[in-house]
Amino acid sequence: MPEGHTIHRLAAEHLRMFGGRALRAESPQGRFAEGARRLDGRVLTEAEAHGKHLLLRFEDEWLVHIHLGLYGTYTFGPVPAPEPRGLVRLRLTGVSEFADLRGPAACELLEPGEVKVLLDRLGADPLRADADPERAWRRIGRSRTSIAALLMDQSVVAGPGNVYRAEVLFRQGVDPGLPGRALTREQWSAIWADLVGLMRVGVATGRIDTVRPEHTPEAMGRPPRVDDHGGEVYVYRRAGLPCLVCGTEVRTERLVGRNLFWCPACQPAAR
DNA sequence: CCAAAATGGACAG
DNA sequence: TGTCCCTTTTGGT
Repeated sequence: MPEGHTIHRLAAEHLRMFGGRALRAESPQGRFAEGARRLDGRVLTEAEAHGKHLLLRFEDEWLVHIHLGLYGTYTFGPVPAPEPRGLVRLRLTGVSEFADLRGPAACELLEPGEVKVLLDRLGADPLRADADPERAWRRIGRSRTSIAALLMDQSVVAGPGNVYRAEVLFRQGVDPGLPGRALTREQWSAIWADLVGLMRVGVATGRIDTVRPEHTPEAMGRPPRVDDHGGEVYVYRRAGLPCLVCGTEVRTERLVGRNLFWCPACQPAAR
C-alpha cells in the first residue's frame, strides 16, 4: 500500500534495523544481482524518503534507489532468514533482522548526478521539513489542469497517492474537477496543511485514516469498515455507497488513468 | 486454471 | 491519451 507515508516508515525502519552496520545483500530473484554484489558487506549510512522514492546510502558513496510502484512490498523478519519465497529482488540481512523487497518498479544503483536529477523533478513532500509548498502553489495557481490531477503529479506534490488525494479533497470540500487556478490561496493552504497532518498520522500508524471523530462509524451508529488499505476513509473505493457525512452516493470516475472518488454534494462543482 | 485488479510512473506519440 | 512494466491476491470458471 505504498503512498508516501509508507516510504517514510520504511526509511526509518531501515535505519533502525540496519543503520551503521555492515549488511549482507543478495538478490535471490537475480534481477538486482550485480547491485547486490556491490552492496554486500557494506555499511548502511543513511535512509531517506523523498515522496514515494526510497534512497539508501551505503559507505563509499553507493546509493540504492527504490520505488515500490503499484505492487512493490517489503517484508521483515528475524534472522535467520528463511528460504526466499516468491520473487525477492533484494534481501538485506543485518545482525538480528532481514528485509525482503518484492515487485518494486525500481531497484537500482544511482550515481550522484542521477540522484540530483531524480530529486530535482520532485515536488513538495508534505512529510519533509524542507518541503516548499509555495513552489507547488505557483504551479497550481496558474494551471488549467484539475486539482485532482495536479495532486497526483509528483512534480507538483510528492508523496500523496490516490487515497490521500481523494480524501484531502473530500475533507476540504473541494470539487476534484476544479482547475488549479480556480483555487483560492486559502484553499491550497488548507489542502497542504491537511496533507501534512494526515500523512504524519499515516507515518505514526502505518495506515491511512482520514475520518474525523464525529464521522466515525461508531459516532454515526454504523458498523465499522476496514478495507484492505487498512484505515477508515470517507470516499476512497466507496463508489455507490452513501457518503459518511451526507448520505449522497459516492461517485467514481476514471481520471488520467486512475480511479477518482468524490461526493458530489460535499464537494460541489463551482458554477 | 485463468483473469482482473491494485494505493505508480515512464514513455511514446 | 494510451501502453507497458513491476507481483500478489482474489474471485470466477
